[in-house]
Amino acid sequence: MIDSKVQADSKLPPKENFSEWYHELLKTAEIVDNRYPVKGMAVWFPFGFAIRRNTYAIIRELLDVDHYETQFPLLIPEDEFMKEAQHIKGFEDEVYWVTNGGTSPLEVKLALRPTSETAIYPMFKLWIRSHADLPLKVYQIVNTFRYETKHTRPLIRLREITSFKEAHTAHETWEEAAEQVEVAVQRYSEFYRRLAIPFLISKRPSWDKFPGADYTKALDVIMPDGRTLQVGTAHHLGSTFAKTYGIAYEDPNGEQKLINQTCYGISERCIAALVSAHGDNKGLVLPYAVAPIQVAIIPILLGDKEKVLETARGLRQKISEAKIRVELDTSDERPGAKYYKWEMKGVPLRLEIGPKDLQKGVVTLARRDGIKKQIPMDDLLPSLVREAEVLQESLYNKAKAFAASKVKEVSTVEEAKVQANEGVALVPWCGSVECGHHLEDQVGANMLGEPQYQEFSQAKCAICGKESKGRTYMARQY
RNA sequence: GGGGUUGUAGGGUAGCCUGGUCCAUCCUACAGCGUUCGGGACGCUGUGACCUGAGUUCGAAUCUCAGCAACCCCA
Repeated sequence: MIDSKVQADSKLPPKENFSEWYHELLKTAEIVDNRYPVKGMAVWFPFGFAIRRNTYAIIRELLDVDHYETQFPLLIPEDEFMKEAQHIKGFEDEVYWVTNGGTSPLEVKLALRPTSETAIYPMFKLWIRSHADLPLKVYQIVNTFRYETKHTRPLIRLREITSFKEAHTAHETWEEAAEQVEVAVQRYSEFYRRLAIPFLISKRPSWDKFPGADYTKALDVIMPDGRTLQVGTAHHLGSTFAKTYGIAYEDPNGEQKLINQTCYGISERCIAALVSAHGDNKGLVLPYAVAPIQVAIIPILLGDKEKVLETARGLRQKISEAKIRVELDTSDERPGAKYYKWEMKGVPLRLEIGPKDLQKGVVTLARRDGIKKQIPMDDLLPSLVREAEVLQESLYNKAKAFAASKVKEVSTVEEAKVQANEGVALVPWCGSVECGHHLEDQVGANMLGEPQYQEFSQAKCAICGKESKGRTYMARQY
């Protein structure tokens, strides 16, 4: 009874009803506002933007070690865009075109980048002359446009992707590029670890790789409803684009050779994963590192109100000086209403300070995972740091337990069908394209591809029965 | 790619079937004032809406068509 009352009072639908919960949360927690009147384009609320900024700061930190951040133009001339046949084939139905300048038609149409290979590589041709220019590693964080014909979803399937982090690298050999793909996968893995989000790494089947790539490795996150969300990809481009755009370097022997390339990307889908992985029926739950407000202070204005307020202000000052993002909520609401509000916003740590605390020389601390305790006033800062770490652990463990519960090994098409309806099925697959297509058709789910960095025992392919150590993940995908 | 549902204040809704009683109901939110404050306070006063366009009609939130947008299911 008590639970049902809480539920009724809550502004969110239960998380079990994932789709509804997700849409409502994005709005109520002020992440993105989907009411902008163009299909598939949303507005970042300031609060959501702060989450995005803090999250992308982690990506920048991880890449800035050996990449340069850069920026290329949004518009790509038709002739450059149309050079690489495989690439065009993958994108031509989704490209927005600028055809007019004011009232006059353009002589050369301009594409709004759906991704930036064709903007960047003509410049790579100019930048790269010799082996001394290699490896070249750059990235940019930009908006990209795709005329999605399928159903759009905020942060997940957009016509304007507002925060596409795309990295592009150039190398002397195919092997070096392959190593770079591994580096990319590692950096992305670290990124999601910092967000306490578990993920799967797969090598995409040949029919689902990036248009123009030799192969694609991808990270997928399992959403609360068991469907998977692709949240990071890394592509080995070989020399396909180098050939098309004539990107060559002079090797130490004076010979002209084509470069080998990679590209890898992450978009605001990482925010969708973040929200979905940790959020609960009370709202957002944010990892400490990316929370726009890390600590909220709620004064309990009873008794000597001035003294309570004064102490609360002192706390804010002290915490703020320790470079912690803190907010003192002095708004004219009851404390309970403030608790709910900041819980909705996913604030990791909340401090309550009232007359009783003053008397005992303590502060009441409530962690977003539900733990509430009193801590001595003079141990405040170390306690905050400690509790933030414990919270991070607890978020990660909870998310990992959920993810583990959603992946199951199966051996037959029938079992795969059942499991793919619940989550991710790990299916024996001989690796042939033909069996792959049969699997997708018969299971009624998509193939994510071969799990990476894992060894499996011999098993019979679910289609042809051939013995191999091959496996593939299968799931319903967003 | 196919099918379905829906659009009424910032959010959620009633009214629509059967056109007039609707200068549009209720809840919430918001603003001002006062009383309050250890898990969603209360009183008073106020603010705010029929998606866009065309059509039918004496008359459209309501009926028709188109557009735009949102959501759900299947492939």
